[in-house]
Amino acid sequence: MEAATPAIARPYHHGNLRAALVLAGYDLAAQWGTDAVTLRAVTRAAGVTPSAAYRHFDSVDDLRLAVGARAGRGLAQCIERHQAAVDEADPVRRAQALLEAVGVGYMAFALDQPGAFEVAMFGLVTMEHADDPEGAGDTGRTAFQLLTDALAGLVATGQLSADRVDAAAIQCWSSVHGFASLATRGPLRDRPRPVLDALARQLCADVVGAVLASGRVGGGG
Amino acid sequence: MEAATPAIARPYHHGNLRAALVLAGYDLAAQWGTDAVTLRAVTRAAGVTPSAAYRHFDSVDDLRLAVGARAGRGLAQCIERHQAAVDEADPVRRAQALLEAVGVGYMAFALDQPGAFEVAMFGLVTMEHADDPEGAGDTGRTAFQLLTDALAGLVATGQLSADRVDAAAIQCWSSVHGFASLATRGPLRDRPRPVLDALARQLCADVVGAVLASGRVGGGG
DNA sequence: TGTACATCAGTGAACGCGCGTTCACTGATGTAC
DNA sequence: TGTACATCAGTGAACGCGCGTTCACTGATGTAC
Repeated sequence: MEAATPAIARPYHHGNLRAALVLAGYDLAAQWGTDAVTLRAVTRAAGVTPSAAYRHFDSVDDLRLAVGARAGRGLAQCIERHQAAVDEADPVRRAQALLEAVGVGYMAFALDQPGAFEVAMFGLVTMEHADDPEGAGDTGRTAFQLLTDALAGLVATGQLSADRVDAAAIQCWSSVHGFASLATRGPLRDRPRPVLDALARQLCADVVGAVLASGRVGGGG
Repeated sequence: MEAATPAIARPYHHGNLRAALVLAGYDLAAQWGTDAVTLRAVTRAAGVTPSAAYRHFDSVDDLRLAVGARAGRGLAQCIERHQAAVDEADPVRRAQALLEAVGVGYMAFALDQPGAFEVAMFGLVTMEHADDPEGAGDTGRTAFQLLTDALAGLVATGQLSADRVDAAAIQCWSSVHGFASLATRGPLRDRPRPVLDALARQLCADVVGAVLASGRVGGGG
């Protein structure tokens, strides 16, 4: 990989080394997992000396955080793609489909790129990071924001009580994230991909159903 | 810690070094997290030379797996404790309470000992490991088996269709595991413990409710 | 348009660290006679 | 009951590795005049 384009003499000044390092870290995570994202590996992949990284990052933790944020963008984009594929005219069913797409997209990203998914989670050290614009997709919304947007859609269509939104967000995120963990790093990892896809879709449908059932306007948890 | 009992002259032969190393690994994980479980750290904690570990383990991965299994036991025991506290005579409500106790116990272990929880998950590399007797608690059942037992209880009391058991197991495990991840390593980690406890209990109640709702005998997903 | 120079963004060598693993070894144990 | 000896379970030194970080350095860039 790094020897793929050595013919072009790289200029002394890289141009945008910071972005190149973050991207290299993202690729390393996607291919080899979180542990592969070391300062030396990243600079190596970018064809640069280890110490060069210190012009752009305070420390390796700083770099890892940036890679995590970048991976968050990949996650958000994957959700956006799934949401964009929703064609449902009826507002009520459309709101449901958009929520389901959040879950399906989330899981698809985790299954397709387990390493990138893992490093994206690494970047989410606090709730503030869940809103970090660095992790926003093409619509400018982060993965977490896309989830709360979808829940807001349920509220707007009268399918969810506003005071249930927080609990519903946690319920959705927990289920989907938990399944993604079990399926990528956990005991379900050896299941064939089609089986995992089917389980994921079933789970998303179940969760949406549970949110609707427990969250009816006026209903209780 | 390791200097706490140096007065007693340790005999040349340890007696049960294997168990001591696994326990040391467990303690290290509980206190410092998974990454702290290195061969050298474990032997150091056991007051023994690094190479001594090779009398009992093929490699550090082998050791880590054993520590993971041991942590699984801690998890199962925590669930058992929560189940033992259930006093509910009515068979139907008892079955529900036992299932809820699985979730609450699982999350309690994760919140109380995040490092041990993490390493327990590390040990669950495939579904076979979920049934490994090494990870069984005092009742002889592993955490996963306690979950399926609880679901079987719902089936026995006519609250769950038998063909929904697998989906329900995944739904329960995903939700609970996901929340545990978000609350220990993820974006919810900075929430105060009482808040997390409340969210955990709410989530467990929601999940049990969802299982009952979607899994009524004759009902669909 | 040309030149001096400050600033920027890299290089390359070196550091100390903890790691997993190996090897020849030695002290302790237990068994056969 | 005592002794020779094989086996077991440790020691201790050494290895090479990749890591993060530092430092003095130098090549490239761009700005002031």
